[in-house]
Amino acid sequence: MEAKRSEGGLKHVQVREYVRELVAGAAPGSAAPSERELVARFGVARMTVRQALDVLVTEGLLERVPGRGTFVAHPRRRVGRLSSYSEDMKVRGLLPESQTLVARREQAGPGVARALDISPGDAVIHWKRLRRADQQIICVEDAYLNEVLLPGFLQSGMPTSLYQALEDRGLRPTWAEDAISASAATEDEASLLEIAPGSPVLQLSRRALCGDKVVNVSRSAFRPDRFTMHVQLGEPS
Amino acid sequence: MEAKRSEGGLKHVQVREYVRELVAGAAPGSAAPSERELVARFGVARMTVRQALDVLVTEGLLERVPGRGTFVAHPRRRVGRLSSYSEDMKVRGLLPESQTLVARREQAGPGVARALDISPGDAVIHWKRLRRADQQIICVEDAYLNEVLLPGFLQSGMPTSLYQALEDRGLRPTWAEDAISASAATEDEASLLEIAPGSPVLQLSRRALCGDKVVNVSRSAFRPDRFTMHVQLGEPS
DNA sequence: CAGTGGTCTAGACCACCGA
DNA sequence: CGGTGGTCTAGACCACTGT
Repeated sequence: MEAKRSEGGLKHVQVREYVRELVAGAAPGSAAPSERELVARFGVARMTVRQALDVLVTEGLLERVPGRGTFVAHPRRRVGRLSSYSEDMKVRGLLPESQTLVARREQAGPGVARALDISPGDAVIHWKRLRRADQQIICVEDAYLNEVLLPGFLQSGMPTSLYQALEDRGLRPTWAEDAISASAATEDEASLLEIAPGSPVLQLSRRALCGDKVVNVSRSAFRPDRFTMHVQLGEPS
Repeated sequence: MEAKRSEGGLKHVQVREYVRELVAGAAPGSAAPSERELVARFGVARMTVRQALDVLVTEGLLERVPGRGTFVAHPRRRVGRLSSYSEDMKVRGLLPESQTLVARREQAGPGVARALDISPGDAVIHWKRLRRADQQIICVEDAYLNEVLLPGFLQSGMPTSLYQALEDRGLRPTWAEDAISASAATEDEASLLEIAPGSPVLQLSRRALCGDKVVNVSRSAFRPDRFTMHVQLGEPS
């Protein structure tokens, strides 16, 4: 019984991850292993199993039904999860692609510096992309990344999904603050989006954080005829 | 040890509620009773105390700090609370007003019926308003309410804040599904918003629910020069 | 050092469910 | 009835924190 905090936990983590995998592809409503079954399988106390399952229940992955068992939870209304453009498009059944227009190291201007919570002049990565879904142009995005958090990012080849790349570095944003408005397309936006200058575009400014670190700020202009943003607010019932 | 499910729990509930009260008015960062202290006070096992505290930690009321103790949690970033236009404007320090353009009983069309989760032809309340903040025109909104849920709503005089009126009836929305886009102002929108036809407007379609009941669906067109929508997504860190 | 939370054990009785 | 989750006990050792 060597308890090591450095490994984040121990037995209950083993049990939890075992169940998590079992449950990953399972149909909602199907039965999860019973607590006593897991006790036997892992040779562990029931309180330990319960501790493992508690986490999954809190996450909304499992449901406990007294007297019957533990089951894969039915999909609940979830408060707006933070998803990336790529994930968003895949969920809609579209193929996300992006074409890099700019990818270079720059010095942060005052606005970007404030948003990234760094000092003006600090190094940032500026990544400008034209993004498509099923070949159709959807938006143009200017993203700025805190260079200090992402050493060698530009050298490692630009990924398709920014959030995936951040996740690989343990910096996947878990929180975003969005400002949403509309405006008339600038000349630049219009030509990139292949719409008439002055026609409406949906503007999204995002500040994405991982924990307390601002990893990414971006400003995107969407073609409103091809993109509607969906947001859920409030407490899941 | 009389375990009664009908009372919702037992000892751990006692402990939990005791701590909850203690913590209610306490300053963030101040110490909560230690686990062993609660064990002594309630003559209960430590696992029971932990079970009680687990709930409060999950709720975000308490924070555990290994080796130091349990503390009243610092106010956390909260996932976008559902606020009404009126509340939103007040938070920004502006005076919300609205001018009713239409307020009448109608039969639900197919789109409204589906959104309200009722049948086409069912009675709905249609309320169209021009909304201002500090006298400045901000948006025009078409709202539809499920008449069955709100008997006599039209007769009771139209309130300033729809959400307040719904709250008075115990139907304050706690969940909303928003679809956000941009479009060119129609003739009607343009003349009401006092902008040029064809200029960009921010479109917000909202489906507001209280529990499982859809109480209100609306479609608003905002002047983008005077309104930016702010949204927080993800898990509070 | 003493105190804290983190983890774990090996049992126990209860209420509830389905067969 | 046997199996399930819900609750609870009375201990235990660990890693970490502050003094």
